Amino acid sequence: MGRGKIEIKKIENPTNRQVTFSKRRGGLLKKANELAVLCDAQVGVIIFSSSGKMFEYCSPHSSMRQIMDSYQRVTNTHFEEINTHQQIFYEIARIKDEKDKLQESMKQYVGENLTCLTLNELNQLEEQLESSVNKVRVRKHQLLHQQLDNLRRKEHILEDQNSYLCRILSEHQAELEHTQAAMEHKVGDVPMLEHLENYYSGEPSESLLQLSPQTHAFRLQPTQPNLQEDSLQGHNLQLW
Amino acid sequence: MGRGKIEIKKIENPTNRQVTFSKRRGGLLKKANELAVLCDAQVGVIIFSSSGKMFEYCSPHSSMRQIMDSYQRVTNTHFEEINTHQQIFYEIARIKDEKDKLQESMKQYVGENLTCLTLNELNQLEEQLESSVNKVRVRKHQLLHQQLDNLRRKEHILEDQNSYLCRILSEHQAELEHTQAAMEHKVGDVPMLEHLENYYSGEPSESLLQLSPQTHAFRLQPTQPNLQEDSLQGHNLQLW
DNA sequence: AACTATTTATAAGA
DNA sequence: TTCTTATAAATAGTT
Repeated sequence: MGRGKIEIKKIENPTNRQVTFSKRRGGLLKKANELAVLCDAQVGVIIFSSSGKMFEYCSPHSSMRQIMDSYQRVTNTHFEEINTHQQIFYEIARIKDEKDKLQESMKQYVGENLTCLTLNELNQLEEQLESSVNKVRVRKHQLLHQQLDNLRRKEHILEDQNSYLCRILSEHQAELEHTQAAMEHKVGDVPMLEHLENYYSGEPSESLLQLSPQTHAFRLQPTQPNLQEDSLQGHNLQLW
Repeated sequence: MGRGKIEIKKIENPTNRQVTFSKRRGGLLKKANELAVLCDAQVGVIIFSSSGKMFEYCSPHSSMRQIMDSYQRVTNTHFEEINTHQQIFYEIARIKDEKDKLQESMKQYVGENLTCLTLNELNQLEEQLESSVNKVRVRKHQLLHQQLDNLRRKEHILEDQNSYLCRILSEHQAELEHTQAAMEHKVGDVPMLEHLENYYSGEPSESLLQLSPQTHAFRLQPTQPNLQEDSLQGHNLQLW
């Protein structure tokens, strides 16, 4: 149909190809419509040009969506998806059920919903709760003992430091008195406090550095990370 | 194109329509293929006849699935599905998370995983567990008292019945002695046990029926369905 | 985009 | 359904 017959194979001339695409596309869509109308059929046509532009036809009283769904139903392509959906919903139901059971027994662990339990079950529950309380108490005692130990160590360190400072102090005092006696009123009195301040601001001695309370406070219990009560602020202990 | 021109509207003659459908369907698919080959386009055609039979064409090197997916991508029809999927997965994650949290606190309620709790949290937990134990004990006592009450009532009923039987028995005995005295050795002795057996196998009196222990056992506590310890056998109390 | 010679599709009939 | 054939419709190449 044209000035000459053409072979059905890709038109190499791009301009020519584009023109032919335009003409034949219109023809195809027109014929699709004629088929749909004349024969009361559902027809869906989707065309992507080589440049990616999309064209479509869909018979009256249908939608492309509907036609595609019908297609998938016929070709079973859809079944996989339906199966996947069913699996997902089953999975949701399963987890929800597990959660509900947990919530149920959780309620019993806080002493609610006990009327549906038998005497045996109540005894079991009581036993379990007592064992839990005991474990909690053991842990509490552990923690308290650790804190006690820490305080004792700190106390010890502070005492050491204290006695060290007292020794230094008395040495200075002695030195001062000695100097005062030797100088015999030549210089004004030097208060002992200044000596102490100089001692702190100057280069500290090796022994004092090791004993300083700041240094030790963070090294006492490297294996016990949870001595501070609010160390888990972000953990949000949700009980039910 | 044909022996005469036709109007594009539904062909009313079914045979005619079927023939035209067959011819034009072939034509449409042929033209779809020509377009795809000549112009290097992706073409998908789906046809459902009015009787529901399906026909399709898909350009070479493509698949109908792929063309439909491209179509959905272009028309955004797919986005809804993707959204729904995302919502579902989010929902699963949410429930799973909730379940995990429940499991976590459940562990703490049975005395595990306590090391991550602070002293304050341990105290709270201890308090909660003690309150739970108390509630369980209250419920236990309730149950025990109910069972005690039941037993007392049964005891009472049995005592009543017992005394009734004794009275009947002594009446029979008296009657027997009276008869024996009147008959003066005319008949052989009749053991009193036979009288009792007759009493049970015969039509029972109205008053005895009401007092029978079997009748009452199921009526004593209509508002307490769980007096039997194994009444919840199928309930499967899952604790964690 | 319009024209037109020619091919192709197909309506009606067999 | 398929074949035939007259004719309508589509379109390749041209302007």
